[in-house]
Amino acid sequence: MFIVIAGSPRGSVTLTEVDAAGVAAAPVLLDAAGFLAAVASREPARPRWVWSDTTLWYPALLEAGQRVERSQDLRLGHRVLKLSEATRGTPLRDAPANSWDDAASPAGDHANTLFDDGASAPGADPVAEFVLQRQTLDEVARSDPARARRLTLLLAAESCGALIAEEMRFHGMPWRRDVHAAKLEEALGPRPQFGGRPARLEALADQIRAALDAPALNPDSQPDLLRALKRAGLAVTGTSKWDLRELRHPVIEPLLAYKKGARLLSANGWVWMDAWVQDGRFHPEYVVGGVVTGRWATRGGGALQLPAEVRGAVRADEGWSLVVADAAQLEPRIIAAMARDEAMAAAGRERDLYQGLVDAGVVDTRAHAKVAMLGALYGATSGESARLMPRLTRAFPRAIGLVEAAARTGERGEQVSTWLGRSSPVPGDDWEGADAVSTTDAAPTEDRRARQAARDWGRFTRNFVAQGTAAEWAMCWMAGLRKRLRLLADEGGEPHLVLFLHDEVMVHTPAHLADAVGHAVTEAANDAGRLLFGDFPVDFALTIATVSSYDEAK
DNA sequence: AGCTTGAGCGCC
DNA sequence: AAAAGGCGCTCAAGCT
Repeated sequence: MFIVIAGSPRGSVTLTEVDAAGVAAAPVLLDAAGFLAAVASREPARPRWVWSDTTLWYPALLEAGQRVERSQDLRLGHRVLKLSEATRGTPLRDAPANSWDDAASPAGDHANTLFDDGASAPGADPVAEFVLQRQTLDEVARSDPARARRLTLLLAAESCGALIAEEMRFHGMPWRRDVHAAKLEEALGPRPQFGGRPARLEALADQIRAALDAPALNPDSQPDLLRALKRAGLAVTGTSKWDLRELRHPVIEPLLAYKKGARLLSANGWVWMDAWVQDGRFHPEYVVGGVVTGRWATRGGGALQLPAEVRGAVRADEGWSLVVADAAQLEPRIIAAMARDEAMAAAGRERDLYQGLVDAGVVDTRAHAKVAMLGALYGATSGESARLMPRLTRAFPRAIGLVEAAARTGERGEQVSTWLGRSSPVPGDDWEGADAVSTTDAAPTEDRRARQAARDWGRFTRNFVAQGTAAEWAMCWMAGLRKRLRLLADEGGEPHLVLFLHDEVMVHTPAHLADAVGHAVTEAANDAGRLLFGDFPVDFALTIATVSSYDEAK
């Protein structure tokens, strides 16, 4: 059963029950309090709550202490269906551009203004959009039922991801300000009272100025720094630590130390801590499906880029533990399953797929296995990685064939799709790849540029199918885990997800439940594999650590 | 004054 | 050791 929610979460709300056939009952009009009461009373029947945008509706429920188990996010669904190859010729695809298209655009910034007054925005009626999405899926099912099932799964998984993202933001990740502050003081010196450069950084800046004989140098200014380095006789073209590391000069050591400290200060310094950590919790803003491939992004806080340096500040509460689980070599396992490549799946039967490649005699060392596999996934064109490719192709023709085919498709300027049906964008109007290459009268330089553009786009589509399908697996994994964690709750508390990092999850749990959580994480991974790939015998191996501090994992 | 761009570096 | 796919975020510089 579906209940479509329209209106505004803190104003007036209409609930419209829609049955599986898409027939809507009479809408019920409620005020904000009535809305909360209605959700509370209907939730035990496990309806699927349908709303325009989870980020708009769910926070109000969470603040009222109300979780929901299942939902349908129309904004996320619209974006998938609008761009999917599978929906060509369907009514949703052919509909004139409307506010759902705007809201579904990658920026997503306009979502709030668009939906604040919900149904009153032209063409934004969620009941109509929900029915249209159902019709679209039905139409896909008529020609390809399996394709429609996968798209339906994708919409459900992403909707659940959106619930999880809001729940993680609401609860936050346990974060010890004192540990973080101690780390900052150790690395940078005491917090400057009125902003400005901390003492240890300033001392390093002085060393740099002395070594370069440039008393007024601001090491934060890339052009100034580059000029000063050249004046000191160093042959450099940039100021990255990559370039600098090769050089021998008294300035290099303090300069590298300065860059490291400046990075820590600006990305995760005191200002960051004040902005993002409250009451011992870091509240990240995830953007579900924020990346074209379907991976998540963040908006502020940088939860997906927490540097190793500060992970020690993530500490379980007293009497609680952190269970950190990481899917090992996820993308190779994904392409093995997509291509139904028995040989690669067998190599992944080892806990370490790279070691499995060595044991199978494909390559001689684990390092070679890793670099070869990354080359296959990213489209290496040179170096060790490219040299090892033929061995992989011989050993795993199906899996490698799948990513090669995705690359060729992209080079022609065509779309590729993930396992569940998210399609890659079509190249922009200024893309000159395939067409320009095929014209014989193109100037040589244009021709070269066109070929380069085609190859670049091919590397993107090659990676898209693996990265995007891995993201789908990960959302199914998390959705299953979320459900299992609920069942583990007891009087000691309830374990809950606190971090998601592409192929890694963290659960904050009462310590006595840590083993059960580890079991749940494993079972959820197995479930996700079966949900996507049925009985194809591919293992999704996990590395699981129960720790009190994030920096103890791995 | 406010916006975009590029360099740089952190993550998977 | 480097390279290849996807990002976010910050700063300074360059632009309007």
